[in-house]
Amino acid sequence: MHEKGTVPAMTGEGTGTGRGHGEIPDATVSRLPLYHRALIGLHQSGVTTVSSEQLADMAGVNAAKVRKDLSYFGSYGTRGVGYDVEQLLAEIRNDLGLQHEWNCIIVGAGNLGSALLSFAGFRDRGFHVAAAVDVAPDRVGRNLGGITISHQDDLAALITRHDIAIGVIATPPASAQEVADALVAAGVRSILNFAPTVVEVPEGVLIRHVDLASELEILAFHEGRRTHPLQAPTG
Amino acid sequence: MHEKGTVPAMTGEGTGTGRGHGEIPDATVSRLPLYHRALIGLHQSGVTTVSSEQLADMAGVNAAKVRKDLSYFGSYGTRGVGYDVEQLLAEIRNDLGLQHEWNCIIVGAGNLGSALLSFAGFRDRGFHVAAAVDVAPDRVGRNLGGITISHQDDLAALITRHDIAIGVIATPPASAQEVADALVAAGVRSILNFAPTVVEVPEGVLIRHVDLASELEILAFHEGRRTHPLQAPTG
DNA sequence: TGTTGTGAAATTGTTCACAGCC
DNA sequence: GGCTGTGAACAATTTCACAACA
Repeated sequence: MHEKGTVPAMTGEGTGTGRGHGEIPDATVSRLPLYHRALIGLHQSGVTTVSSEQLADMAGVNAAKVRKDLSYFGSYGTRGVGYDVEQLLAEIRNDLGLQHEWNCIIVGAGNLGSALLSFAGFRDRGFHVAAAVDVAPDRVGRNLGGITISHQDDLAALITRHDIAIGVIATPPASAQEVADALVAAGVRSILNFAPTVVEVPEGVLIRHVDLASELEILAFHEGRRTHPLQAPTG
Repeated sequence: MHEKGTVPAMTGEGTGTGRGHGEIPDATVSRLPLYHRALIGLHQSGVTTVSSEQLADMAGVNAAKVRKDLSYFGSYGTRGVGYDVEQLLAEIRNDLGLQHEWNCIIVGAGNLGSALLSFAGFRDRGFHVAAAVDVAPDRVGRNLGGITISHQDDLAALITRHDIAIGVIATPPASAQEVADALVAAGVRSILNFAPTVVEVPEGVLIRHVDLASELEILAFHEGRRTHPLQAPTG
């Protein structure tokens, strides 16, 4: 990282909310998990070196994006060779804050919540589902994926006891806001919401939404445009 | 080689100068489901008129974005008043290609596949899970959410019989590519992939990925960066 | 030779601000 | 007075293209 006299990755402190010192673009952050996933696979296969192009293929992006993204972290590639898989994996794991496991709680043990409880993909990628709660008496006490479902009244106690940092909302939409409020009140500041509704959280709390039906609707939009190219006259 | 861009993309792209006309930006398409969801709620509550600002609040975006997004489809608002909920709902439903239900097939009836089978949110938003398949003998024949699980060998026959347009992959990552190949061979051109791996599809087939662990990793990234409570102000 | 790292250009997306209309 | 619709300004993101260099 010693090219010409210009400052790398921290150029242009623009007006107001400009990209500041050490800020990573959101678009880059959203791709880090793809690189992480690809590198885990390469490492397990015993591959020791990877080029930006190979990594791009495995992540479903293009090589320029890979190089640009990695450059925000200072990157550790070797010109003419590529990246050392083990080193880059360690670097990305570190960038993603995955030096240690994160404990999660799943709120709502219906269909989706139950599936998430047993989902192997979380553990493989550095997350530990430490607890699950529900309000339905017939669900409380059941054991799913090695976790016994507690009553939602115990939410705060469980969060404290298990040092939980991430809350996952898998309730019906009508309860999502109150669940989020309870999570925040108990100290959780990162929430993943699967309920198809907007949830408000205070400043400093990060919430992400996954709406499964929305994904299908986006597919439907494109599907609907195949056979009927245009209905309304344009221009 | 086709990653992002505006909507058509599967037929001739044409003139590369300037911003296209009559093409809907991807960012706009991805927000239509949010407006759709909000309008369904308003309609059910008996609300007849909504302003761009109210709609924006319900969708979790801002008013300028709502107006800009809707303007790509024409002018359906009344200045000084707002939008007619019923009319706008019909318009957006139409834009999303939801004039009729879309039949879907779920491939893989493990934890996630089972949850998707019973997921009420799909039917509420215009999708009908018409079939489900798996390869495990102990899963085939079981009934979940009113659907009897068939063997994966019957994939093509089921797709034809039920006029299925959308395939949902809920298998382990190792099988995702072959499942996608089978779906495409059977005529499916829209795929939603929950397996945490990149899946290649031919030109003209649209695939979207939902990686649950990636969502957690993005939360972890930000969680890991909380050094001091002073956050950069937004806006 | 082959591949990274990165300024600069091109493209895409967001916000502003106000004319036009109810 | 209030709200939409939209061109234009602004911002973010992607892609290009090539020097640097192991």
